[in-house]
Amino acid sequence: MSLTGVMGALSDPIRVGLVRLLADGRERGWGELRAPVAKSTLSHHLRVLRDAGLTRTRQEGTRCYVELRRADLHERFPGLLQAVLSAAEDEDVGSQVGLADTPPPQ
Amino acid sequence: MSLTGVMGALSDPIRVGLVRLLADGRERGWGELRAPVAKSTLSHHLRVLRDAGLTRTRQEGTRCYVELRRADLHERFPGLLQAVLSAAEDEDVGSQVGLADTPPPQ
DNA sequence: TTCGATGTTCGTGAAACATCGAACAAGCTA
DNA sequence: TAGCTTGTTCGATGTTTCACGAACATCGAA
Repeated sequence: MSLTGVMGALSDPIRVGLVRLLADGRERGWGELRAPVAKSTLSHHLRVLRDAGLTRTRQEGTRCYVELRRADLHERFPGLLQAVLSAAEDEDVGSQVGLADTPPPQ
Repeated sequence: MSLTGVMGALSDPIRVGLVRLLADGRERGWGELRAPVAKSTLSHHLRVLRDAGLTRTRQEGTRCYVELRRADLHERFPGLLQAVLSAAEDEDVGSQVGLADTPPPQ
């Protein structure tokens, strides 16, 4: 989890949107995520986030679950997440990313 | 000065080094800056920082002076600069960038 | 005006990135 | 076993980024 890696990961609106979505700390199923890109592209973005250390991915059977590593993030870069989240909200960055109508499939 | 722009600008070690150097708020002449790249490349990085809104450049005769836009940065992204600076120090990011032996030519 | 110093811009090339569709692998389920 | 769902991986493609040297522009000094 390096500084430049994290910065690079956050330099794309889709990834910022994913971070915003996960910012509440809840784990999300892959199927819930909605972004205006092909699924292979979404897979790519999630991999970038994971490689940068921003998220953690858990596989369960054929499904994947993503979670923001808030604690680690806060320990390594105190204040960063908050700064990013408020700026993203102000500028409306990443709002193209959302959740499926069907809430958590339980 | 957009979130993703700033993040992208900070995703390169040389640029982080420049920001660290300018973090004390003092204006620096280009001639003082030392980085392990060609001058055209340094010019490029300084342009990226300027375009992202992180710095301000002033031209005086044949010389250029750079300055970090700390106030604007703090207003737009409170806490971000601090987070970046401490992380950069911890990881020793951008330490390749330094000042010339000759201090401010004046 | 000629020279030297200082940056910018240009042309180029290598690498990285974003994106897509198609092919693939792995589990469930019928 | 066959089929469906889910997500990853694999080219392919076009764009952006980083880097360099060379050429250019500008200014002050000789």
